[in-house]
Amino acid sequence: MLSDTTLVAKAFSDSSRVRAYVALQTVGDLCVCQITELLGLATATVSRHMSVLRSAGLVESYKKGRWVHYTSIEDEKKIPGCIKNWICEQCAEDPVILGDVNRLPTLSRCN
Amino acid sequence: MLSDTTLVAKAFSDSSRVRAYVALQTVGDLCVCQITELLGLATATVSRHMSVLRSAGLVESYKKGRWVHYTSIEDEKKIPGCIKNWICEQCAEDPVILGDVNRLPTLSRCN
DNA sequence: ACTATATTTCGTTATTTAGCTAAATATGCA
DNA sequence: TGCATATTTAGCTAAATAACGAAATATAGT
Repeated sequence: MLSDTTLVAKAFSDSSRVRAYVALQTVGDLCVCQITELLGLATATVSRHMSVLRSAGLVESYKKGRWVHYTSIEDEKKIPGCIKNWICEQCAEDPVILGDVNRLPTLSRCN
Repeated sequence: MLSDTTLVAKAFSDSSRVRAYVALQTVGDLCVCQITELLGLATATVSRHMSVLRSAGLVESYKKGRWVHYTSIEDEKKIPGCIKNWICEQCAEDPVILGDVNRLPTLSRCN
């Protein structure tokens, strides 16, 4: 549907959401507090961004204790792999994304 | 770059622009007055929408007399074919898009 | 040059959205 | 149960954007 298309496009139309999405594509699983640490935004803002990505069917989430984790989706049904790849490749050399990828291993653990 | 990604996503985040884009993918070439007729919006609004699509590198334009024509881009450099296909397939069964496709042959000629 | 037509730009208004803080909710642990 | 922590929701402000009509620009034809 037309509305599904615009929903996905809206989700990718904000750079903070693209950063979170690429981070998830890179490591597969992050909790909200880690994404908050990565983006440097207020927790509430990050929570909102992640729910936009989830509503568009671009990521999934599950609860683990007090933490909410977001994960990349393997299934090709929602978004074809070539689109994921295009986004990740487009951004791969962007300084902000490079900084994110470098910082990913340093994010605090949440257990 | 991150900004290129969000620019493309923003372009597709509005349903009028997706409609215009799909129409161009279908017939290849339309002038602003035809797109205006198709979308049923003010000419100024359509002009604005088309310049957003062009700025994102999703369509091209050329002048022919008093008319400005927009065309789909064949080159894969800007947008991979799989993304064009995904958008067109996603929308293919949408009633609004179906109506557009049906109305395409009835648009007034501009010469 | 003048007129008619097509398009773009400008100025305004209404809506959407990103960001924040504060309050509410959910969960784990003492 | 009560407290601490993680997340979401609510309420607000500022910025971005879609829509329009009017004015400006561009081109073709008389």
